Amino acid sequence: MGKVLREDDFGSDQDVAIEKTFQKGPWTPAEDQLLIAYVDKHGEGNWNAVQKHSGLSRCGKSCRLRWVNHLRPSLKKGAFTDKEEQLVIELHASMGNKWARMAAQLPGRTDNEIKNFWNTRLKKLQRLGLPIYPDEVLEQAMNASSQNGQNSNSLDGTTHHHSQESLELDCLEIPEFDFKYLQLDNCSSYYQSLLRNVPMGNIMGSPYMSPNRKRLREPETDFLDTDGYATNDEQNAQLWDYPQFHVVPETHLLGSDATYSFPPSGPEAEKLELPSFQCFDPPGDWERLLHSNPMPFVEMSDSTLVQSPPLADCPSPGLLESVVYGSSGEKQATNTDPDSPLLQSSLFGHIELTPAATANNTETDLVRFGPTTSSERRTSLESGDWIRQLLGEDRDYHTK
DNA sequence: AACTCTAGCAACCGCCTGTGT
DNA sequence: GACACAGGCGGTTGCTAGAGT
Repeated sequence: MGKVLREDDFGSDQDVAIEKTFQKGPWTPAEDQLLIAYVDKHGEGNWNAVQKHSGLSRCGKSCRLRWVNHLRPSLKKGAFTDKEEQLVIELHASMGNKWARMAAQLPGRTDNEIKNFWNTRLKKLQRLGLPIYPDEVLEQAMNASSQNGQNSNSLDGTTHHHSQESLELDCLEIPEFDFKYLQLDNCSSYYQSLLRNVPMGNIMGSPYMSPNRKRLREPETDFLDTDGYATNDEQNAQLWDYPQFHVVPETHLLGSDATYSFPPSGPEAEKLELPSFQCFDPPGDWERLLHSNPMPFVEMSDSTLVQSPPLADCPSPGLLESVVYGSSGEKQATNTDPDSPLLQSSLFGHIELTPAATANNTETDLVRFGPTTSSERRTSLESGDWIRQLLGEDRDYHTK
């Protein structure tokens, strides 16, 4: 049973001075029944009234969360299917950590479920030294970039040019790359099955392989050699003919608590959240930055643009380096100039950058990503069966 | 068998937005 | 416009089961 706390312990902005106590912690079957009975009778909503009329000693927020995440009849339980996994990857690539929006496209799945799934997956990938997004997703994003650079077709069929305003709105909409044509079966599924089925010891390379153990604990600091480059993991990935991906790595925001390191090291090791891609946001200076120093982006053989943080002064080079150095050999993305704008830009804030954002982010069409208001965020997607348009109406999310 | 560690999951927290007054 | 309130969202934390030592 959870502890009891006062209503004003629930983080409400309001100064609720009610001495009423609420239950906290895991829900009991009896509580679930009370909540189900209440919702059956009164419907969803007005969650604070639940506590008042149902006899539950739970705050409204807790009731809502319990209903939405666990008690709704339409909920789908069990592991994510391959299609669901693919869709989550695609959606995350296009919208970042917008779990609720993703949940809207995954019938029966909750935002919390998707969030947990993604974070778990993220940790796995980070540990394995594998990039977060399949190559195809990024490639599609780049292709979309070349198309969107000329005009921008919104989902309602209208075409508009990139005024600043429209750009800001565009960034809220789903980019027009067509996941329907992604060959994810050859990539993501492989990738996913790898994550699911391959014993950790095998993936981690011979130093950690053991025929007698299903799983070996992997030293999280052994991903990089002394130069900070990927070692066994990446090499083994190549030996195993894993599909190679290119990603924008974590940024190293010096002096920022938004730093992500890969592999995790030091105090940041406990902070593994990696909400899509991150990049620096030198205020108002993106264009100048890119024209003056194109080094942050590295042209790969398949024309995929990847961003490289400066290696100098980076305590732990990112995943990109693991991939770039491991897969392209001599194509080394080095920018060791401590005066590099990118490095200096680390003093500024950052923006979230998904492949979709990258796709829209040409040298001439640089936008600040992220909606300015929540209404923009929400309305930009509410209308849409866009994902069904993109993915095809015949997708069956309920089959396993 | 006891202990340690980790993944997965459920729940909470704080902030934000929309709505009604 | 200011305020109160309800609800939603994303980040974070804590618990538990299972695997490894």
